[in-house]
Amino acid sequence: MDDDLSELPYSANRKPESESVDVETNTTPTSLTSQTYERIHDMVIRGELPPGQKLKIEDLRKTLGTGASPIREALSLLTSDHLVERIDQRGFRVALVSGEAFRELLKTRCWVEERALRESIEHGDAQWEENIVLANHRLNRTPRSIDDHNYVANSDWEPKHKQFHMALLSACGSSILLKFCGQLYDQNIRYRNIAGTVAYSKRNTIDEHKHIVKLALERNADEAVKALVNHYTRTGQFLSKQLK
Amino acid sequence: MDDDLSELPYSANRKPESESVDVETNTTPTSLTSQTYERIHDMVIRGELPPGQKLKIEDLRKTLGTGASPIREALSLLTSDHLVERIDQRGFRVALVSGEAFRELLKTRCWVEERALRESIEHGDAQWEENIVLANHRLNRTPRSIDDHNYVANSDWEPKHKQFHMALLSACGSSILLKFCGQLYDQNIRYRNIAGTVAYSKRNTIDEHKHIVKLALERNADEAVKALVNHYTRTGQFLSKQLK
DNA sequence: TATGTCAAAAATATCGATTATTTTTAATAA
DNA sequence: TTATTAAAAATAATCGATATTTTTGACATA
Repeated sequence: MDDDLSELPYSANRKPESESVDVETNTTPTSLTSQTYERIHDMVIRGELPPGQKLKIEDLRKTLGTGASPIREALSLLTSDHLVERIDQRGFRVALVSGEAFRELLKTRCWVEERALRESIEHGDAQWEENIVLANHRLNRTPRSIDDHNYVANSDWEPKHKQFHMALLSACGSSILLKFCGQLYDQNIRYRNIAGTVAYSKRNTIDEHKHIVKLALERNADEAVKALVNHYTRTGQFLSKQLK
Repeated sequence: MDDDLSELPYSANRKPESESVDVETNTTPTSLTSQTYERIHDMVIRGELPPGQKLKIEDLRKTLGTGASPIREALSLLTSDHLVERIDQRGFRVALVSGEAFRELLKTRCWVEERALRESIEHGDAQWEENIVLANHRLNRTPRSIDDHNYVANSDWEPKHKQFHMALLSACGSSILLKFCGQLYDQNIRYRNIAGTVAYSKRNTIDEHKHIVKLALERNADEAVKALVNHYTRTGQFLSKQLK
């Protein structure tokens, strides 16, 4: 009657990883719910769906071409990511933004990532070091803008940037904390995308990243944390102004 | 066409607070999804649903007397709480437990609550102090066991204990962090309930709580953190042994 | 005995339709 | 005008049924 499936992989909820499509039947092995989650997640992060926007099931149904169930499940999941808000009996809407909420987010990120980075620096092994170097290299080889003169966001850049920052924290020894950091990161990206990236994109983040890498590999925790927090605070202050 | 509802309250997802029932129609204003979430949440926390247990929609449908949609939405939410795991196309099951996962949880809790407590101590006002004293008083007036000789858990105790610990952290200035702490707390309770509470319930937690309160109100952050972390580590070590 | 194949059974995921609730509209009275 | 209220419309929540996928177990093969 009640069996267990103890041989299953750790976390199967996210990312189709290789987007492997079944050649015969042309169907993806991931559930529609997961796909829908990814799509709405990206739309919110990118700012395509503005804060406060009502998310009507019927509209999403038409736009995404699915039934109500996958959409409702996806929206439920996004609620936990603080990207969507739910009001019982009144449906879903895109999470609101405010200067205050942003400053709270930034503060929290600094607190949590400080801990994660310190632990990573204390416990990271050779593999951890290599991952950081590699992630940084890949990030630097990806231009932030497609056009050299006018800023046109390169969609490849964002995931690599996240990868780099997560690599720094990845040896902290707590997958729960790591996942939390990822959520906070995503929320932060949304603010960046909403405010408009142009102005501060001129700042040389490459050097800042390089500096953080150097300090992390030297196992200089205090300075590495200082550099990381500065990195966040600097972009943060700019954003905070934009938000009044 | 697309309107906004900017006048809505901050967070409406959780708890009916006063369990207000519409007198006329005898229906609660909360959605079935929310109620279902609460119910399964409690069943998992209490250990009534054992780790690894397959959560078949059909079974839950019969047990809870609802359709599939509210159940699937509730399970989706519980996935984000790390109380339920989802494997695409293979359904849901109660999250697994392990000694290693528990130690990771405990560690993370100490890291995060340290920060939250320090911030609270730095910024807490008179109201914060009063809330702590009050929560502690209410906790102490609630016996942990209904029977004085044989341990029979008093279901009133658990929520008051949580309330007390959350009160300590409540002035940290980050609702995101506070919510995260709440999630970690719930996960911890599950471990406590699974392992069986009897043996270490003899320890005098009342004195430990009293000590923490004293230090917090004295604004002695270092010692308060030390006491809190000790409080967690002591019960933690016991649990960790139980889990192999 | 071990391994592979295949069909039947079970369970999950999804859809379309129904019901309940909220919001809007518009008519009426103060 | 401004409130109040009742009807209508819109939308959310939920259910029952269908399609898809996974699992099970019997049978054949090495």
